[in-house]
Amino acid sequence: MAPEARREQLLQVASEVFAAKGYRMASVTDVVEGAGIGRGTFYLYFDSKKDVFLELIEQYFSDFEELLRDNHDRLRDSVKSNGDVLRTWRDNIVRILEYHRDNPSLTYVVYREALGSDEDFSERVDELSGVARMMFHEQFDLMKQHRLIRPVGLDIVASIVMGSTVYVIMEHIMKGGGPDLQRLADEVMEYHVRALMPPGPGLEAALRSLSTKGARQPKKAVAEVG
Amino acid sequence: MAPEARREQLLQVASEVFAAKGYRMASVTDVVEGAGIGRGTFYLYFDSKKDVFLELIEQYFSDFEELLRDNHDRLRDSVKSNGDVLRTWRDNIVRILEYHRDNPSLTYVVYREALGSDEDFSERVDELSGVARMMFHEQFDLMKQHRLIRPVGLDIVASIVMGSTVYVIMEHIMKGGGPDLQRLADEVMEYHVRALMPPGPGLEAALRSLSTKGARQPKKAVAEVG
Amino acid sequence: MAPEARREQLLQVASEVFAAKGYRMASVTDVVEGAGIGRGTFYLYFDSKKDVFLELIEQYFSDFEELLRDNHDRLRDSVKSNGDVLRTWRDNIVRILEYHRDNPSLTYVVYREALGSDEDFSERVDELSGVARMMFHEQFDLMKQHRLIRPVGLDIVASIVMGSTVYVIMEHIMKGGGPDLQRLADEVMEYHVRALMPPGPGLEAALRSLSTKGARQPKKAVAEVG
Amino acid sequence: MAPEARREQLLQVASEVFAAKGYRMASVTDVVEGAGIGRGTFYLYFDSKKDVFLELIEQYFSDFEELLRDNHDRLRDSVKSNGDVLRTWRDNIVRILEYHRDNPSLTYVVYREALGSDEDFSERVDELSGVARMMFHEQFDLMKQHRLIRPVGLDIVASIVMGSTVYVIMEHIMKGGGPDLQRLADEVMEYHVRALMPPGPGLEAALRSLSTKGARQPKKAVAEVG
DNA sequence: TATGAATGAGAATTCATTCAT
DNA sequence: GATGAATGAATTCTCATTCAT
Repeated sequence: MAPEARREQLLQVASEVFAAKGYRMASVTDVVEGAGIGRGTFYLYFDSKKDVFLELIEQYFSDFEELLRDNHDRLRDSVKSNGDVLRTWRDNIVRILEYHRDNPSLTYVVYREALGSDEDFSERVDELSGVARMMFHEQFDLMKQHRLIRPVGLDIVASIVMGSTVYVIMEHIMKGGGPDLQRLADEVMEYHVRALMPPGPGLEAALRSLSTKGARQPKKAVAEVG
Repeated sequence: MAPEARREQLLQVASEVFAAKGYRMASVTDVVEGAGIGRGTFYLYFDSKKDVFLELIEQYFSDFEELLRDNHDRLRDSVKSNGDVLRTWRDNIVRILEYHRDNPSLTYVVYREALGSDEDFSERVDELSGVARMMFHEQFDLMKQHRLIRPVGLDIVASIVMGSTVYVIMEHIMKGGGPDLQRLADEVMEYHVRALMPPGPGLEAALRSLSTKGARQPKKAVAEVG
Repeated sequence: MAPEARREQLLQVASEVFAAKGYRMASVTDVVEGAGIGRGTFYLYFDSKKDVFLELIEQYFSDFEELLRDNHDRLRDSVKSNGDVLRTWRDNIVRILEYHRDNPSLTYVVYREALGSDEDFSERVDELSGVARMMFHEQFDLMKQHRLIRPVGLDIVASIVMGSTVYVIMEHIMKGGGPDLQRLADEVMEYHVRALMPPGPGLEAALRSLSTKGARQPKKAVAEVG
Repeated sequence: MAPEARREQLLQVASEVFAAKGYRMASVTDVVEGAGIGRGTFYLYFDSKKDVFLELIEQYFSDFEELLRDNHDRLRDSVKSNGDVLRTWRDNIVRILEYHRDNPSLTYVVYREALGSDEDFSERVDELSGVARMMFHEQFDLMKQHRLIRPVGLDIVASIVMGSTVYVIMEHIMKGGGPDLQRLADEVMEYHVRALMPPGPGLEAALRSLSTKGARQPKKAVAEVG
């Protein structure tokens, strides 16, 4: 088999094996048996077990980082050109959900395995997590400057958005089988829009536009709180 | 040393060791040296390394579950007696943040180490996470029934609230050293209140009452969105 | 509790524990828990776990050796006084079977546990086994000299008699629940008598006398062998 | 080294080590040092120390069972074809003695170490002992049906034959260095033949034929008993 | 006389990695 | 390029025995 193909095969097999058994429980033997090659062959393509795993994480994060950067650019352009920021925002959310729906093994491996398994992995996850955080930070900062969202503590909002996104992905995309991504995006979107947009006609219009995209309709405001 | 005290000491030392080196890298030797006892003594109190770890997870979740149940009772009472629900809600958030601030090693161990290290750990964490999720679910359901929050998909809201809480705790309590818990609570509170309460005089009053508690004051709503 | 009584109790408990779990699998903890005392107390009465076991073996062998010596004296007297040697012989067999029937735990412990467990134990078993062998040796030698049995290789006969006895005890007394000791003795006796006595009227009379004691009656001799 | 050869070597070394030091005292290190390999290599071929031991027991019994089955077939053919049953019988005894002479370590391990060392070992030995017992049972049953031996209780005879055989092997083959197997077989044979064959010309002929094969000659019957 | 918490030497086992073929 | 037998450092766990109380 051609070296490049062999390498790809091994990465593929490894991601499945790691997703199925966990990084720690999975052995190099599992990988080479899954690939139908000898034990030594593995080491012709990778320096170590850790190496494959890092490469898998890297692959996930480089793709994801590109996606986030793309999202960022779209939003910035939309804001700066006075475009339909809400629609862009929502599209970005959908794109994130889709990426994870389409890469279940990698997603599972990164969120379940990468943190506690090894210092190098956590470091890498933290590092790339920091990149994501910075991008959210910048996005919200831009929107804040343009008064599209109310003044908020960006650090905390970034944490809230990231945490909620990760949990929604793990719970409703990984576990939920084949969820309705649009509806999911609507719910998430509405949550953050209400939380972040200043009240007023702008928010109301935003919510109206969301509800016409197929989201469940909150008929009318109801009670007062003591 | 009295058995009960020794046991407590070992749990304490173990949580620190696991937090510092990770479950896999930490050896029983690390724990017993940290406790200043012989290797065999460890096994008088725990069946295995895995056993201590599971016990730490159980301890975290049993304490946390109690806290959540307590929070739940307070909120329910507040809702049913037409009390100051917002204040109770905020107090509950503060209580959750405080608990994690006061148990840093345990928190770190549960959220960074428990998932990827061992199948049994993940299983237990998932199981106990489910309990926590159910409690949030119930709380929001109650508030929804009393029209204190708008109609929302409880599953998704539970994911959003849990995820954001975990990330806020990990980022702003674990890493942030000694953060201003009140301010943190205010920010988080405002985020969820805006996201969940129906707009109207109730929400406005709520936000006013929050802002008098020391939170940064978002003076007035500003721009319109696209 | 009085020291002497405590010691007896511990020996008793130990023999049961060793018979139930085996010397290796049984722990000192099992013994002290069975006796309802503290761990340290055990060591006030015995130097070590091995020590109790050796003492138990010793007890078995000293009793058994006394029995064998007694058997030996009876047989010698019987032979020298021209008494009913056959009856004495048979009584001796019965006495051996009875002793083992009445000391099941000790028997079990000695034959199942003592050989492979420890060098010191095997040594002791071999030593005392040697004593038994010598006594059988002497007995058969005496009977041979008095022409009560045919000329045989005493070493081999001793092995045959000892081995068959041990296996009969393990299989038909230990496992067989409550066997008919008399019938067992008759069968064994007839086997050895036929094997050892010279053919002729003496043997025939011997067999007749055996068959009147309740043994199954081999009616008549039957076929010829090629 | 080829896997199959390595495996054989390890079984061989293990049987020697276990015979020399005993199962409990022998360590895996002893085995691998004896084989001149690394510690981990052992575990490429066996799951555990216990595993090798069980395999040794299995090997002994599977070889021995085959031998017994072969013996059984020869005897059955001899009986049914009116052949020289006595010669076959004696050959069978010789074969059993030879097998044990040629596998001293294995024999020692099975009979000295297997019973007390581990519950699983005892269980397996008992189970396989039962098979051997059954084969003896069948052989004597066949001879009984053909009136070649007198009517006897087959269970007890099986115990007697097995016990005496084991003790003869342990004492005269294991300990005796290089004994005269033929002479040993003659003695044992004569013992059982006298014990089992009905008196009469058949027995006398049998004994005559035995004595011409080199056995010591008991010239004539002598005294009377009691 | 009694206790039971503490000990620690010693054994089995794992698995990522190497290297001679 | 490919192999897979061999490695051995590192780790967990056991339990008879001790000794301060």
